[in-house]
Amino acid sequence: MKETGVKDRILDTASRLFYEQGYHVTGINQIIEEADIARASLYHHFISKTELLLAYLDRSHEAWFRELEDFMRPVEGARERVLALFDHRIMRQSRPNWKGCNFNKIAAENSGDEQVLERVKRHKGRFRTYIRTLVSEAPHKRVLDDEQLADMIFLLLEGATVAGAMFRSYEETEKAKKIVESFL
Amino acid sequence: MKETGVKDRILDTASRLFYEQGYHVTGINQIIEEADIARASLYHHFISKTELLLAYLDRSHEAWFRELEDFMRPVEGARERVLALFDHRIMRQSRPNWKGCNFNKIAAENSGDEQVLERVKRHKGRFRTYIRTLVSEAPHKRVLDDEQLADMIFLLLEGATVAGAMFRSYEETEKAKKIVESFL
DNA sequence: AAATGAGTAGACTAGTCTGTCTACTGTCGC
DNA sequence: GCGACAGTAGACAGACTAGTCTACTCATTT
Repeated sequence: MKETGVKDRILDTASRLFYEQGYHVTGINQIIEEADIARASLYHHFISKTELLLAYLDRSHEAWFRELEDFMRPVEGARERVLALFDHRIMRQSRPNWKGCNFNKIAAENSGDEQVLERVKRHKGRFRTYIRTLVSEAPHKRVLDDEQLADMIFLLLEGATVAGAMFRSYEETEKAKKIVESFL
Repeated sequence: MKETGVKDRILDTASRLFYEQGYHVTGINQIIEEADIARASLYHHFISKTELLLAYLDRSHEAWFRELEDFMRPVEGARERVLALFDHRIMRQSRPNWKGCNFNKIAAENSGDEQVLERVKRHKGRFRTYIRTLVSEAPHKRVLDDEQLADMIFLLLEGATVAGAMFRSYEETEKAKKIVESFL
């Protein structure tokens, strides 16, 4: 009797290793050993390592937005909701095993695979849209228009995530939050 | 009679491949073949592949700031000099083979090597300092203080570079420039 | 003339990589 | 009972990995 299904165990292990170590340095051998499954079982569920990567990205995408929406649900007030975007990131970055954005990491390692790039773009695009709707509901000092403010928030968050991963801290995100606060 | 020295040819080729394809997917065999040198020559000049990576980072660091300073030299006026930071990036991103920031790409692929991380941090730290001095000379609407404005510019540039690499465009950097223009 | 060092070609070690395949076991539905 | 299916272990193929080493050439310096 297994606690979790084989397919889940493969995807869990691969996800962890792809994120912690990187895609290319993670070999099939390591995945099957740490997931404690047979080699043929992996290739039964996923036709190739690339397919496993795509499954990882798809699942991360869903999980990421589910977590964001869970975080945002109790937050009230348009201004507070915009600022909560930063708190959400700070919460993620506070986790001891946080190592940067899953999608940025894979995108940086990726050389040419359009299917991979497409998923990264979809993820970032959807988040950009999410910011845009929050901004349109929030009142702000109109030194920038809605579109520009949304761009600014998106770019600040993206920058703070990259810098945060490098310096292993979330203070960049806190700085970004204070900057945006000046305009709300 | 060789046009260029062997060591330069190794470093040129490795740099190109590390940047275009990524570090881990680039093998020693490909480097020696494309640089058209003997295997032993590579290990004569660089004791390991890691050492070659560090040499690539060091040379990129120097070249990057040399290029930035060349770009900034003719720019006059404190306000113009701040904005030129964005123009410099746009120029770089306009190049057909631009694929993102060398340092961010290597950092994303890196899993644990402190020497690599240290070089990336040094590069980003020095640029952050460079921005800070430009900002301190420039007059601006004091909705943010100097320190915050420098942070904002740094994070916007970082975000625009990552997003630009993903969407293969420099419009994010142009947007970032317009945003900053509103505060000068 | 001898020595040094930069360069060459390529064999070699010892291991890793992804992916395929065979042969087997246990469980479930019919 | 029997077939289908999810799972196991592990051999295997073929290619690639970083790095070492030998044996050689050529040019410059001492």
